Amino acid sequence: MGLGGATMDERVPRDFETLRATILERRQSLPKRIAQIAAYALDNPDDIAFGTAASIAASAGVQPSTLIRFAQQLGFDGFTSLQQVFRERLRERNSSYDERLAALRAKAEEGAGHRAIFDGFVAAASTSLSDISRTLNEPHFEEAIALLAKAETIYVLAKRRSYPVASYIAYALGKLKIRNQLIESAAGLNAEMVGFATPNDAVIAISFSPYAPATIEETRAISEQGVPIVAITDSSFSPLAQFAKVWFEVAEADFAGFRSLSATMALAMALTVAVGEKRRDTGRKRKA
Amino acid sequence: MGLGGATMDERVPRDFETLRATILERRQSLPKRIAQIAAYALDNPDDIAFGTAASIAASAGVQPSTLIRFAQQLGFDGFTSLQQVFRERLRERNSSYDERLAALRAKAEEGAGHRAIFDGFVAAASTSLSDISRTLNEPHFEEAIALLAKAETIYVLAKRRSYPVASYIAYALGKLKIRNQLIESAAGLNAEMVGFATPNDAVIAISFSPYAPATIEETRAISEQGVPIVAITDSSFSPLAQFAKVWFEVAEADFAGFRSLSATMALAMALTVAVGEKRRDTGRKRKA
DNA sequence: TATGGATTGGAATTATTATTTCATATTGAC
DNA sequence: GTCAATATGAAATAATAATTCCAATCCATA
Repeated sequence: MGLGGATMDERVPRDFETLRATILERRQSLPKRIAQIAAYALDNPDDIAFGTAASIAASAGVQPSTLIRFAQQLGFDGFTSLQQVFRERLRERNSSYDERLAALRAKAEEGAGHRAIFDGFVAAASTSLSDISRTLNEPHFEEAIALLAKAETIYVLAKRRSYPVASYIAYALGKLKIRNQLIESAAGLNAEMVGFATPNDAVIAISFSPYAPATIEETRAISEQGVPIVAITDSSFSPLAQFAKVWFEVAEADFAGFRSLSATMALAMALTVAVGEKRRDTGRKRKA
Repeated sequence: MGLGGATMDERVPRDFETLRATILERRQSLPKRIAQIAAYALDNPDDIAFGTAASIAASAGVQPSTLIRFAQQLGFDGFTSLQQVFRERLRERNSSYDERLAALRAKAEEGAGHRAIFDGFVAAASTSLSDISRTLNEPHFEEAIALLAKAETIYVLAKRRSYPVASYIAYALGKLKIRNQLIESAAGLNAEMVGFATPNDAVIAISFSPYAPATIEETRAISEQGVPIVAITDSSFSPLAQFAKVWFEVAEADFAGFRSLSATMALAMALTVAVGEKRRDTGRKRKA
């Protein structure tokens, strides 16, 4: 009968690599038109992922029905399920880290030892880093540097989970001899501190969902004084974004309820050092 | 008329970045459900690329018709053409990812400006992470967890560049409802704070070369009171090591004179969460 | 609180797309 | 060269999905 290789015991390839291997293996024994579309599929996997049966068939120079027969020969029950494999491939390209992380999370939850927890945090950090290095908006980055480099005083504003980043920024700015003011919580003098800022200064504000109300409030207040703000936050919908002159969206993976700070840290340090460098350059030029 | 912004002169965004910018720009003025799907779209672009109108609408918690209205507000004539933009993005991303990465590397190596600084920090963080996940001493890790889990109060001790880590530990411990005391500098009350610690408590001390004298001094003092110490430091010759019951050697790469904290952070968070978990387990057993 | 306009939910409709079917062509064995 | 088995093309059909429409609801404004 015409179903070709779709016998019972045969495993249907569910990931792209297996599928690819299967196709290459059988290539010799495939009928002409089927082979034609097999070649096309391996050469243009993206087209298979997104096209319709008709459009793909046309591009490959065969009939839609042939495309379906091809899928069936491989053990799928139709074009649609074959297409899934090609789509999955595109997704995974971007999310292999995410999957690993998900696996680790599951492992940690079922109580698989403490090492799993550690691995989870390492994976969350790695994911966040590779993500930010892919998505960093360079024009924004340059703009932020320029903005901060000409500030008289840089105010650093963050609470709670973002606070460690702020404290490191403040430390680094101090080391680089850049005047700065860390606005922490506690003391209750924040309103006064914020009041001193002028449009000649600048702010780095950091906040992630759920956004600490104090951070938002202070950012709003300071932006109303005309002080330019660079925000580091986690979503385009963050309340910080609307107050900021420049803002960065940093997608930190979290693990066990705690956010990795690696990406934010890397960005914060890069900003800080770049500002230091830009100031040195400018200083040199002025003297010359 | 119901077409919303779909007036003649308006440009339909054809690439993802423009689309994204458009959405962000209008987000204030969008009706609730439309805004809901707008947020979903930016957060889950892959789902938009692959899903059907019905499946996406369900995931985002709206009706399919809302999804279409969303597309129309943006100037598309329907969901299908909106989806094209999301698909295009995936194609491009995948095809050019390797090239882009190679370009970035080249650029970073020839010292091209500020992006290179950023890449440097990311690289330092990644290196540190892969390093620590290779070299973590598991028996020490377990021992440290056991030691901290039975402490009444956990004191967290770090200054200067290590302080951000300490503050995150304190934050996390607080979240996990584990009694802790962060020993910062400034106030000058450290000696008194340290004086309260007993052998039933425990200390996490963090310090890297050049070791802050205050950290060393306080660690010494507290160890003389018989309080067990877990140290995170950078070398076997660290002065912290001699006072500690358990210590970890973390080799953080540095860049431009600033140490990456990623590996230390990951270790610190893993310790914290593992301690929290161990306590929950122990508590449960006691009750049973 | 009443009123008009905008927004939303849900079903009905239309369109698109996958799949099936069947007639025809091709291939290989005898 | 004939026959049977397999492969292919093209159109019909079935399934699925997008879109539209209308009633219900929400919201701002008078």
